[in-house]
Amino acid sequence: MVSPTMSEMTNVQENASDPQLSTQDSRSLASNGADTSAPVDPLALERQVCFALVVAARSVVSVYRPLLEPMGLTHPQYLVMLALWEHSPLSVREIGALLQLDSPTLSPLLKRLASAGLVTRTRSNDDERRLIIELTPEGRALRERATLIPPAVVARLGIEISELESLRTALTKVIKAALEVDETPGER
Amino acid sequence: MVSPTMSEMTNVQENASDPQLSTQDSRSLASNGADTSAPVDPLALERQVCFALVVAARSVVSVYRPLLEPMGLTHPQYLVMLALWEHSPLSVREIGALLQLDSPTLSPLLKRLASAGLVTRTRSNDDERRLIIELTPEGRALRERATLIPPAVVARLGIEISELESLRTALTKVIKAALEVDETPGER
DNA sequence: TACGATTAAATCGTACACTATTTAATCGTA
DNA sequence: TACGATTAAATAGTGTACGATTTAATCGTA
Repeated sequence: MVSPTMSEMTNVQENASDPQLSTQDSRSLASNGADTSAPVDPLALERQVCFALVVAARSVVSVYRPLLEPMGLTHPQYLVMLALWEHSPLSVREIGALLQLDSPTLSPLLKRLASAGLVTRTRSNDDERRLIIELTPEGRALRERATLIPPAVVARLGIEISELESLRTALTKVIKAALEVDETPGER
Repeated sequence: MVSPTMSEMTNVQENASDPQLSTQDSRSLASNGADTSAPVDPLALERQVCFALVVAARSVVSVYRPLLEPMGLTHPQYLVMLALWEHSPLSVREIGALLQLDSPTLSPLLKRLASAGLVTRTRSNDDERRLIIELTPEGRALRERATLIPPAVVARLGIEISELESLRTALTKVIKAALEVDETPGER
């Protein structure tokens, strides 16, 4: 019994005694003509977009957790390993570009991976500013066990691959749009 | 220049034009023909599902951030306020059920909202274990400013409402599936 | 009705994530 | 070629998340 799933919420929101409970003043920004059938609360509506995104991310990560834990990895660490399994040695900056993470997040994370013996951290000779992250043999070997994870997650979720694919496509579009937003400091 | 967008990655990973958004490298998960060598990297493929979810959540939250900051709210705090604006007084447990968060996360967050003067924290008379969170007049008043947020976010993202709707539907399905997974301790 | 089990919050410890700042190396150009 | 600007990591501080444990109140039932 992990989540009571709102069952006990019913009594709370049933008797919506609260007078100014939504829906009245919210109509004001809807340019409504005669149609009153849309007393849509923009705040309740909106919650679905960002809220669903955040909760979905947390929920799916929690599906990974028990699978990653025996490998000694957190989910962010797993993502870093995925990047490294694909592109052998990478600088911190490059990992950050791939994963959309920055140095304050990656620095301690990479130190943990290093002390777990999965990667090495070496300054570049070319450019002493750059820290080169490279897989150790152990780190490389871990890849084999990791290949079992994706099918296990898909199986547990019980959602069609095709559906996941189209979800990913939609998410990619959102990511692109969101990144463009904060790359545009000029507006507003 | 927020994200250097991989320009220096090109030497590392060939001509993958835009790795962080790559939709095409997950080319065939279809079992194609007689070739059993299946060149599809399940790890690269997989990264798209969870990875896209996590990055999308972070990216969209970062669109909210500059809008919420003048209101003095973080995004999780905004979600709690949304719950409260809808259902006047709630216990910590009820907020947690609505937002899929637990006490270790909510306790300090609610103390911050209280010290910001937006909510009150009172033990229930019915059941001294329950902590009742209630909006203050200031907390209630903040709702008006909050109504401007959703349209601003949608406008900035520049994505059709209908598209966001169907995304939300897909996400809800994923959330449901993921929650059912960790409600099922029996299997495996 | 007493007492073990359950429940609601809080607390502790660890690990991200983000803003702002700092440090050190490299670059551009006068 | 010297020197200010830029860049790559790291650090400091705040705020979630989550597992595990603790504390206090309530419940169930013998």
